[in-house]
Amino acid sequence: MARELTDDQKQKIEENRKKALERLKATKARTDTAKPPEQKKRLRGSKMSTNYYEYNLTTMRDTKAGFIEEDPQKSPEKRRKILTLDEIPYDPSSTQKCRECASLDLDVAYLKVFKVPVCRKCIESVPDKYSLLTKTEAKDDYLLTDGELRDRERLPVWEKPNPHKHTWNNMLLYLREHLEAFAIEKWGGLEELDGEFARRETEKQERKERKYKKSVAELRKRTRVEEWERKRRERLRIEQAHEHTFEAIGDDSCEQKCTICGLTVEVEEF
Amino acid sequence: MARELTDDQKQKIEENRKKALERLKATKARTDTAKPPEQKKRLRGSKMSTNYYEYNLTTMRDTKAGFIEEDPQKSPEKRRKILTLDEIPYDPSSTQKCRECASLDLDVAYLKVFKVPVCRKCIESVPDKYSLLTKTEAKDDYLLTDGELRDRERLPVWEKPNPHKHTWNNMLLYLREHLEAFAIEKWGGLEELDGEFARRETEKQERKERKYKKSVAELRKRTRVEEWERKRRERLRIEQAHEHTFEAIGDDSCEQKCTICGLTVEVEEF
DNA sequence: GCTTTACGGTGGAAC
DNA sequence: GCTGTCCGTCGGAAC
Ligand SMILES: [Zn+2]
Ligand SMILES: [Zn+2]
Repeated sequence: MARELTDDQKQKIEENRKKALERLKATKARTDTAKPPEQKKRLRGSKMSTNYYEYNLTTMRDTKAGFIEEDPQKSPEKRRKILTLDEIPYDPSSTQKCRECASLDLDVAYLKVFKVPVCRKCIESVPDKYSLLTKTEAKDDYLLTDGELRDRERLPVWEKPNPHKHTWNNMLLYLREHLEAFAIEKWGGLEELDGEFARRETEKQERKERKYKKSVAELRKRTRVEEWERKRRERLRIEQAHEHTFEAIGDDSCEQKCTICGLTVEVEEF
Repeated sequence: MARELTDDQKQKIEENRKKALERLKATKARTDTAKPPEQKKRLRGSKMSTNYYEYNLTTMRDTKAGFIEEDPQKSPEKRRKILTLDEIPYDPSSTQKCRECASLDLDVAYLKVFKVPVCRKCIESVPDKYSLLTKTEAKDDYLLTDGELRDRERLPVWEKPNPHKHTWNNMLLYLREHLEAFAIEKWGGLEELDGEFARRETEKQERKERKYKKSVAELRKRTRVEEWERKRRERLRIEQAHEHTFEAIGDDSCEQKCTICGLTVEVEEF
């Protein structure tokens, strides 16, 4: 037993070590060169489309879209204030260019919320980097936790009204590029992430199987008990709750047998 | 698959139904008569002693012992204020008697915190009702959740400095009588509670076994792979990285065999 | 036999 | 392909 726990521990420690190393490496790589991230297709479930964005365009007016940033005043508890998209300052006369095609017609939301200068056309043509994922998708696809998804520094969030009902909790949108970078640091690479994903899938499957087997066994057991009870009751009914109706066995015999319970008695003839 | 989930659902619903019924019954029973709760021994792990109390007596002076009660001012969020034991008001000239032995010398802490008039002697002689359990013990023994343990109305708490280190989080003490009543309502009875306890124990055991088996299998697999790798390397070494050292097979033979890799060649003698 | 928190998994509600 | 919260389990930290 102690050995299992130790194995677990070792694994955790190794993971963390790997994590730290990868973090350094990844950070360096990204800041040194602007080389694109791995282009390997990640279509586990989340779409590569920009549906969420489209949705926003139609409801831009009454949306409470915004993101969270540090409050200027340095109070002991780090106060955060939600700014609407319009309240986020930016310089419209900037000569910044799209990082993909060098266009000057940048997408304002991406620039303001995600700090990524990119044009609408490139957002749609490079979903591997610029598609948006909801928080739930982010958790499912990249196996990030709530705590990690709360890191607004590295994972800026575009809050939008819930598409199901606007009174519900805001929908939280993340940029795929950010999630992928984070996940690579966390898991040590996309391959390791896929491994963990597979591990959990098989575990889920095994859990299901066990549950199913158990329920079948339970049902069978119950059925058997009920059958046994039924038989017992029937036996009792026959043996106790009737008047014997004797009939002679054969013609010459002095024996009689009850037609219900089979009780056989000798008849003394006087 | 859908069947399993439904079974689970049914079970939950049944539990809740039972819960509601039991709640009514239990509440009535307790308010109508002062009959003692089930005296069945519950010594799963927590002691029946009053150790925690003893501890308190020696450190009463600098303890921040207290309990939480509603703030008089009705603000929208229910403000709560922690009162120290001395700050809790009570009437020392009260003629209230010990509910067990009718003594007038009541335990002040029990009266103030738990609202139970009982004397020190009876606290020690009836641990089934008056022994104290830490929060962790309460969870372990009565299978209550954090949320339930937060119900200060039904489960008053006596906070005391942590016995391990006074700078750590306060120790939270509950009265066994309260916990037991709550657990009976929650689970539908002490028997059902024991059933659930047993269920979890076996589950834990099964989990452990599975984990162990898995780790053994993993180890075995790894060992096998390593062994295979070792052999392969050895084979390669032998077949590639050596000069053949031929020796004649038998005396008259014109065949020769390498002493390292076993390669056999015919030797043409001129 | 000290407590809080974090995590993974899950249904149900509706911020 | 919506989000919070809760539950059970667990190991580590130190309120
Ligand atoms: Zn572009
Ligand atoms: Zn008494």
